[in-house]
Amino acid sequence: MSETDADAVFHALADSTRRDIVRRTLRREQSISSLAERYTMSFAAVQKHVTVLERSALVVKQRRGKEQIVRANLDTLHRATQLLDQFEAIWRDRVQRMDALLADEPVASATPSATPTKGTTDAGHQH
Amino acid sequence: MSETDADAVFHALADSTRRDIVRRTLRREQSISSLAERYTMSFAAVQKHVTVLERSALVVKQRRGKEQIVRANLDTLHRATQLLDQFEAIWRDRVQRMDALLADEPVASATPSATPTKGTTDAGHQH
DNA sequence: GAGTAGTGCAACCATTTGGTTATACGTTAG
DNA sequence: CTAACGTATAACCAAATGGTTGCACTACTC
Repeated sequence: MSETDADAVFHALADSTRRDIVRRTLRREQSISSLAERYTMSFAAVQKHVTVLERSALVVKQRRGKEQIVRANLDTLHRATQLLDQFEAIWRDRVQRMDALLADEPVASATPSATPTKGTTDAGHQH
Repeated sequence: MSETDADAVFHALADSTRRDIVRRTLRREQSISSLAERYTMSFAAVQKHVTVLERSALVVKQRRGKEQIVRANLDTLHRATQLLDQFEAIWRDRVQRMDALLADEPVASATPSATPTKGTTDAGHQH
């Protein structure tokens, strides 16, 4: 997922009405007007929300007769989840590196030749 | 996570600079000015991005002498991931229900009283 | 063919966003 | 104390957002 794609996806998710539309269309596909019934805002407003979701590929529109059926796109949703998982992985890697450092350090002063400061990534401790 | 919290978190994530700040501060905590060096925009602009991230609780600021140290908050990040996971769970539930329906339906017209749509979950496939 | 339901789209509006520059404040180093 | 660094905040601006109303088009229904 490119940076601009991620921009679009997270922007689309940053609105409770749009998140609700995603939830509803995950459960079952629906026409725009049937979606619009659920909210107090105007039909045009809901239509705009669907357009935003479609632009981000979180949702797909499909014509059926006179109706436009909205269907959630699991693929995009999954990619967004994966991106956040990658963020969490960065943290886990860091913790792992710190643990490795803590495991080496106690002996570090006594072993000048062994383990030549390999994984020493400046080690910012926190908490 | 409340709806307004989710609004704030996803809005904060909907900008590539801010996502980059989250990545950097996940790796190690940094002062605002050291973050600002990495981007072409002004210091004040970066500062604003940090404020947005802080408002969403994706990041925490902590004074250290004259510097303000920015640290990523894994907890909020994880809650966002969980929210998206819940979305995916909605889809999986739906697929499961459809599979159960397909397993019962062929006999449905012949069995009005027996097998009252119970939990027949063989249902392995998705995508 | 006429009416109606569902949609698409444009124009408009207030507010927010993401950026700028400039200025003032607090803290550390000399 | 003064200078320099890091930060905070304000004023300003163009563009985007989230909503509205109004109007036109398409496709069913009668």
